[in-house]
Amino acid sequence: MGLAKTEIFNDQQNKIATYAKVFGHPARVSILQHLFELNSCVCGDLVNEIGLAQPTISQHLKELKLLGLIKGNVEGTSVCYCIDIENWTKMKEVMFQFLDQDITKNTCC
Amino acid sequence: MGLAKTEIFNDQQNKIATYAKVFGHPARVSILQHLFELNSCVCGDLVNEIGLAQPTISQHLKELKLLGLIKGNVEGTSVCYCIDIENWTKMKEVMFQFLDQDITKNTCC
DNA sequence: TTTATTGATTGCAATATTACGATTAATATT
DNA sequence: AATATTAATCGTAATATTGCAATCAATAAA
Repeated sequence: MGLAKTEIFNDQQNKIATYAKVFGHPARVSILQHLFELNSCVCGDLVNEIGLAQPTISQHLKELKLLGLIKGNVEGTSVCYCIDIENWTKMKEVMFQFLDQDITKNTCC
Repeated sequence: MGLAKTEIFNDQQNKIATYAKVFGHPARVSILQHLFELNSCVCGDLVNEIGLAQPTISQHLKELKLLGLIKGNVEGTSVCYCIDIENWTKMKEVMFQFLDQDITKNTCC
């Protein structure tokens, strides 16, 4: 019914899925790439560069912030968003462990 | 309106998002972990172990297969699913490049 | 203080996703 | 041939997601 039965999965599986889900939209991928490149960390600049409406970008930023992957610094009327290095590193460990499973065992088909 | 404006993003960004999206559900994470462990590669066994209805598991398997991350071998009335090693490796390269961006530049906030 | 500027929030329409009962298709078994 | 087993497909209900116009809140500039 549109919602995942998270209760039947373990914490690790749910965490992987939650991280992956936030990367599952090209706008959020694009935002994160911009933040890594430091081309534009201000919301308004991201709106101009990406080409989605301001409320839409703001919403995507909110989701990234909610997961802790980015943080926002208010500077006057604008807000500067940046990668949260510590949380990004934690996320990377979780995702790497999942993506980098031993593939050599796989001999059945 | 419920659909992503993929046309305003580049191929790499859309590819990352597409891969991530398929990992964005704990059932698919769980299925992949099972296939890596080779605990159960037959659809019916996955149904028993994961605890979702057969049509639901079948649907998730279909999505994984569509992306090429798994392949299915028919064995009598049952179907044995396995990781597609070649495609999994390709996916890993794309995702690693995205997740492993140089974080040291990040000094603005 | 009045008026920009910037970004968050609200509300809504369109579409996508998740889950499963019922059914169907294909192969095995009897 | 008739029946059982297995997995795919169809149809549908419930919920989530995406995108944006309109509005609001907060600060800056005049």
